[in-house]
Amino acid sequence: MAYSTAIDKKWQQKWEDADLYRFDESNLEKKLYCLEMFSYPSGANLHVGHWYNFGLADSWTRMKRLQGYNVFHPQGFDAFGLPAENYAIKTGIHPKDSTYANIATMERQLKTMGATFNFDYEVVTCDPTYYKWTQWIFLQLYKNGLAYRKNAPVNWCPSCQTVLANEQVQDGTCERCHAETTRRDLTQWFFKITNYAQELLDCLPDLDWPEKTKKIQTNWIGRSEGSEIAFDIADTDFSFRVFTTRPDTLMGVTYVVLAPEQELVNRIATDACRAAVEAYKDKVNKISEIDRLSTTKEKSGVFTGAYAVHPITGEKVPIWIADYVLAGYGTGCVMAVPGHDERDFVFAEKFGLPIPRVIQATGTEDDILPFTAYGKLVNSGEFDGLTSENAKKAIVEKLEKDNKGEQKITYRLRDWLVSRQRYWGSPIPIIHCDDCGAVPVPEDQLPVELPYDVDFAPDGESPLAKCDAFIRTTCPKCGKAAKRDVDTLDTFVCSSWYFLRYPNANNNMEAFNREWTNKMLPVDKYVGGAEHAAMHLLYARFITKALRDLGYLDFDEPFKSLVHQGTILGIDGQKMSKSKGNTVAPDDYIAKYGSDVFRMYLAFGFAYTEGGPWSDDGIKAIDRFVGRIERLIEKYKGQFSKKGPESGVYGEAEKELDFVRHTTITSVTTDLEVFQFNTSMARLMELTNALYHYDSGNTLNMPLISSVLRDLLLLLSPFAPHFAEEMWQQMGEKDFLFARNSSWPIADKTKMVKDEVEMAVQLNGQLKCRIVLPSTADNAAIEQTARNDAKVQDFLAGKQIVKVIVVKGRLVNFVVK
RNA sequence: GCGGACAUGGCGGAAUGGCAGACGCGCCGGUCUUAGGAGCCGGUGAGCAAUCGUAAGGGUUCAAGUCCCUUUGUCCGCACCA
Repeated sequence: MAYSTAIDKKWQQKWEDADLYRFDESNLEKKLYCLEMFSYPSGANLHVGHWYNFGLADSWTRMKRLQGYNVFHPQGFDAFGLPAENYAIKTGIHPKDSTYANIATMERQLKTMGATFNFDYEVVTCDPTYYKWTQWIFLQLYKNGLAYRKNAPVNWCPSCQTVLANEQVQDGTCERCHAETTRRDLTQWFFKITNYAQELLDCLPDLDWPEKTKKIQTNWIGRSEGSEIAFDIADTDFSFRVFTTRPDTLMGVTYVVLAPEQELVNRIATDACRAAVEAYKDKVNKISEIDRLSTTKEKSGVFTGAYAVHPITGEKVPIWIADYVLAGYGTGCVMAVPGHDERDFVFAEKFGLPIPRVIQATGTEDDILPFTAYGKLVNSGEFDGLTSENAKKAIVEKLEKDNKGEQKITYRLRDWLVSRQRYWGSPIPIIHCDDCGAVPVPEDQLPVELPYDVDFAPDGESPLAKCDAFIRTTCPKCGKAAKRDVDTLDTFVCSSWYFLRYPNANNNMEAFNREWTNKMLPVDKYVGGAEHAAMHLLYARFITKALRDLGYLDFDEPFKSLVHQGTILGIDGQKMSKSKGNTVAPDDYIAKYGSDVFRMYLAFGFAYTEGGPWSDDGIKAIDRFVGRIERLIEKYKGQFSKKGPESGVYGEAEKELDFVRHTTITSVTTDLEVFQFNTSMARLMELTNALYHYDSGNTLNMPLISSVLRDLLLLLSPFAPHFAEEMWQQMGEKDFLFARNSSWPIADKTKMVKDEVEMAVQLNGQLKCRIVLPSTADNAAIEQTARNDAKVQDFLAGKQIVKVIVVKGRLVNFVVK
């Protein structure tokens, strides 16, 4: 029977009946935890991206399985989140109903892929049996000071009607709906990810992750070394600190600037300036992030009327406020050195502030202001003549003595804002009591269940706030009437620990069992999109480290090894989207060609980490390839031999075919190991071509043909599991190809030695001709053979040989004059 | 503006510093056939040739797609970060 979806179904059923891919919990010696980023249960059907991610990661695990690994390969759903809620608002279908319906469909679809998923460990984040533990984790963080509530200016998406984490704002727009975000002062829940800024950086070098992703995290964390310097405010008891990376320019400070949102501003503004300060703050508050970005170059600000005291000279310098100083970075206050900082320079010029020079160029560089490079100090009193490097030390040392400054490291990373004003998420397990304040829900009362009947039309307030039955409760501490927290958790909280839950999916006593989890994790191979570099992947690392410090885990990093798949584009090279009408529906192709052909095309047609545009011609090519193998098997049906390949006639053709077989084993194994699916497939095509080539006279011995075909099927099986099983059976095998005692072929090095090799002969590195010689020849013999060659003698005639380079098995290079 | 990645036939894409273009598509030819849009076999970077060819220019090296510098272009990340 020719390969088709009927064959897919046949083997899926047989595998399921035999429970072939069950994870063996009793023996973790060769456990391998392979995980793909779980999917959001959106529309009905799996899209090409799912197949590309799940299907090919599955191919990798299938090789590992045949290599004897006990593979843990779970699946689940990141099921809370806005799309279901927005869909509900549009259609009236409750998020819970649509989500579970979608999950059912996707599960069915996932099964048609014929992957090795361990569905008996499935995790669904919107299920109370899951979010109970999300809430539990929240409480552990809260009880240990890693979750806190504060009023702060936060990012607000007016379209989604909720706050967003910094990571979810991209170019001043919402990462989900791309609406312009604004700022709002709100009391929100945060996780103290900044406590882990340094460790999150320190662990990066040892991770087997794409360098690009590590770089993104490094930049996002944004470590900056500098100093904090204290300034007193003249004629008051107030003082503030600035962060600077250039303490060497301290003597050039002519004013200081506070962020408009800085808390001191109201207290220090003089009566004369108060109105202007208020007006400016108002103005800044109103403009959106986008406008704030687009007005980048035009500096604005107002004088507060107050003065700060220079910590070394004691001079008074004016205190301004300006929106070029960010409240959330450093201390929200900067010392302005207009002579040596671009921004301060522009600002000082605009407002007529003095611009002295305190650093002189040492070399022949330009010496115009602002001069931002390092140099030698001038106009700096006792520090004159020092280099910038030395002055940094000297100035900070002096400040330290007076208790007015010290070295300081600042990070760009902010605490993670986790509360959301939306319905479809995990409730926050906190009760607000007038007397006792924020009180955690006792753990034995978890989960705080999300009520079903809620009016979730967004109006900027949490939908749960309108649900009396939910809010009203009693204080666990004092027993008086109290109110539940009405916000829900960012879905990234749910996804920041799901990899811990998988091995514990059926544990209803605890989120995860410490001992078991320490054995099952970290995840050995994690496969998913690069778009999560600064969000999910950072949050998951943080949660892992936090849980470790709270004593629940013994490892530092959740994902040892990470691979990002690329994106499959439409035929037009554009991102697939319904509105562009360029989507490729896997189902249509699978119905026509079968799931294995679909998967093999994805494997072969792209560099895995790059992706690229879909091509119908490409998939036809794979269909042809499958046919070629089918016809080979068909041709020899009934004649297959179980004998070793060495029995029977073993001539030149046999030897060469065997050579190709063993080199194919070698390269498919190494390429598949590192997710180079396209070259693995190319090698399999070569082996198939070789079978046709040497088989043309039909003189090959059957034991060899049979053995090579069996190896071909084994090597192909990760990409075409159903097809390989079917062919395996047609070859007369009784057990499954994927039987637990099957094994991945191992190359025989002795079969990979050729009697003769062809080598290139170069003249000054330029290819001139080729010579054939015994592969055992040593360098001297190789050189001699080359010299004796008639053609070589021709082009060497009349030239003086300066040097001869011999690279064994590759080339001889004559360096001549 | 800063930082990073990338640039190879008509196309998708291969090449531990060592014979560029594996493998596939497309195209051309052969074969089989009543027929071929099936199958099988062969050819296919450019050029009549010597030679020339990996975005452009320079450099290191016996040898560069690969390493270094400059430029251009594309993509990504960050962006008034003090």
